[in-house]
Amino acid sequence: MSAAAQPEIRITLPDGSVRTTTAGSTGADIAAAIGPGLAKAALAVEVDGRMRDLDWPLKDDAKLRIITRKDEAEALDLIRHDTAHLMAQAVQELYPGTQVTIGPNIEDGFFYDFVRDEPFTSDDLPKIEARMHELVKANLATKRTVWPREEAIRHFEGIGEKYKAEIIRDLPPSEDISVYYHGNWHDLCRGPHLPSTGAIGNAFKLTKISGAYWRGDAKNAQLQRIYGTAWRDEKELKAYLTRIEEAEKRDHRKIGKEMDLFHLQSEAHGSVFWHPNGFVIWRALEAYMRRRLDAAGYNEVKTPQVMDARQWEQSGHWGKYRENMFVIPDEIPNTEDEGPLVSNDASWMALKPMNCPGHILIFRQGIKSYRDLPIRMAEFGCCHRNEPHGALHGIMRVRQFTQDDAHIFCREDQIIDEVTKFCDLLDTIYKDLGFDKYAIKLALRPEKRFGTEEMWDQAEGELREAVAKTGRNGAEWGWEELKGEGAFYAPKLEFHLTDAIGRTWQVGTIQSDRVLPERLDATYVGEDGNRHRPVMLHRAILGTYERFIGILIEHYAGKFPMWLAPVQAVVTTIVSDADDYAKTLQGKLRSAGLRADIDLRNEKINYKVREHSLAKVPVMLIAGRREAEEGRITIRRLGVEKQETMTLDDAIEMLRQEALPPDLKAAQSH
RNA sequence: GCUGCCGUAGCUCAGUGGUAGAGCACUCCCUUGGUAAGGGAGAGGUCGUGAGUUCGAUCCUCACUGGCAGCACCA
Repeated sequence: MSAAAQPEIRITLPDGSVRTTTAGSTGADIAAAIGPGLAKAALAVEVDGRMRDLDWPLKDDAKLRIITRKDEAEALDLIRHDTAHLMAQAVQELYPGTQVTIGPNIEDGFFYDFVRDEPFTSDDLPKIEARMHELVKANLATKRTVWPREEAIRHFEGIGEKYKAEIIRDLPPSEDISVYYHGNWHDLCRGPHLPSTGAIGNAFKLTKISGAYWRGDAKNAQLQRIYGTAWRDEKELKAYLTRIEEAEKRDHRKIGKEMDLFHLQSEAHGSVFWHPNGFVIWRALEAYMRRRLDAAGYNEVKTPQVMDARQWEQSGHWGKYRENMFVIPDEIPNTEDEGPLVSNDASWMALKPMNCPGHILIFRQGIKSYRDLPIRMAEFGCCHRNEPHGALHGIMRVRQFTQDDAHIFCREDQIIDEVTKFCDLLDTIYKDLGFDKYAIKLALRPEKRFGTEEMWDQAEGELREAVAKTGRNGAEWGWEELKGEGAFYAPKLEFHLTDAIGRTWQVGTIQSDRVLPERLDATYVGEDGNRHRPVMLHRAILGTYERFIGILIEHYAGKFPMWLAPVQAVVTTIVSDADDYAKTLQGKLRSAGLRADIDLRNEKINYKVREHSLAKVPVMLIAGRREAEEGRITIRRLGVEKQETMTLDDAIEMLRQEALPPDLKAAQSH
């Protein structure tokens, strides 16, 4: 068919200008018509809002946007996806017989999952990278082909790519089966792709190797995943690698050791040994939370650590959660001679994995009236969960932890109000603790669950509605609904914070539960004189002290605000003549409620300043001969070279004010 | 739990088939110095645990255990 036979079409560019061309023209043609610079820079096109290859034939009138490296989001998407393919090509060329599966983009990069008998090791990464650079240099052109479905399946099965064949089978019938070529190598892919391997550039790096289950299901085969990062140019790549390096310095495990906050050891693996410095943070945070909860109408309780299995059977934990519980035989002989450790007819107890059943048992004591509701029952409850060993991570994921837990027993008509109140309380607490940004998710009914579909519909709807009321269900809040991720008794609102290297952690949560009140028979007397079921809102703001403090450490990189700092001030001498003066000052600071250390070591001031700076002490109070004579003190703040000299009383009062927790500071200013 | 890597002094890390080394920290001595490392000396480790190969294992093999990354699971 000659070009002349093609009808004319009108292409509208982003600036509103219209170009007339013949049907069958490509984005590349349009770019070339605009100018040679653009033709060279063009990576792909957006046709009526959909990303397409540069050589995608335009058949009808369309809105067209030419994508170049300047379009950051699109360019990075294209580059990363192409780099993933490039890696797959390199891997298949270097390790024949390796099957490819899927290779999507992720934040800052991409991965590709492979199937190969022999595992990849970190030694393979430089080899693969080198091959990738060669392929970039070869500048292989990209070619898109569309295959009939059955032929594609036969083809991929024929070459041993059974995962690709499976992917094709699962594609909706409306979808084209497109196969992309880079030279002789080809891969099933929806596209679009850059016009050639040369367009990818060399700003990429393979970062790590790991196992990953096919389709994310542990029942399936485990594949080998290779992760990489890719950027528009070397400068961006370098900036990214530096960013990661800096972030790793904030790791709470590293800082925890450096600042002597806590340690972990195998004899108690998954449980934290809090050192004095670390436990100071805990206590300050706990005291703060206790004041906030008191003010918000909560009542604190304490419930048993160990309860009989009968109780866990009734709550449902025995059936749905037992693999995560530490179960204890009721009777254990002292020695082997007296019988086996666990006898066949042993009766069982378990350490609590959650506080909820205990709270219901308190609720059930006595008769509750509708007038008593809502009852907000709080507990800093220490729970144990036997987590999969591979899941443990510093103090962020442990087997013994303390939640800032509470259960709100309320009537149906109080749910929305209580949930929105909770969201507001959580928001102010996060802000006090330095977090203006957090993500909110709604975790929907899981496979393993109690209760009727209607119950779940209602519970999910309530949480959805309450968040909508607070206006925090937008993209800027990372709002999404997660299928199948709720607890066995209730859907969850999840509140997530991000750690130093970008991993997100769930901290806060609120769950709307009708299952446990039913199973454990909680009732109140309504206005009508009949018994009714209360709804139970399980909720936590910090989540657990362990995880939250871990996040705080990373968030502040160990440089805590005064009220949380393990050591708030250190009095340091320049000459030993000032020792007595320094001791007096330390005493006064301590009397004023400040956590003040003293450093009288026979070292130069430079050395001491360096040490306390590295120890991240927010304030150094420096006493030399001059200060001792004048009754003054020189203050040097962490990371600030400029110093300030003032009287002792002024200094103590100033620091006392600075060290107030945020809620008390706010109360004082009113 | 799964895949891969790792486990040497309090910390950070070298190293070797013939029973170990650095820097920092620690102890002592000299130094009293005005804002990110003053000098010297000393002490400190059955090389994660157990078994195997070997004349001989911290090093090689296997198992166990813990750590790291990711997956799966989750606050």
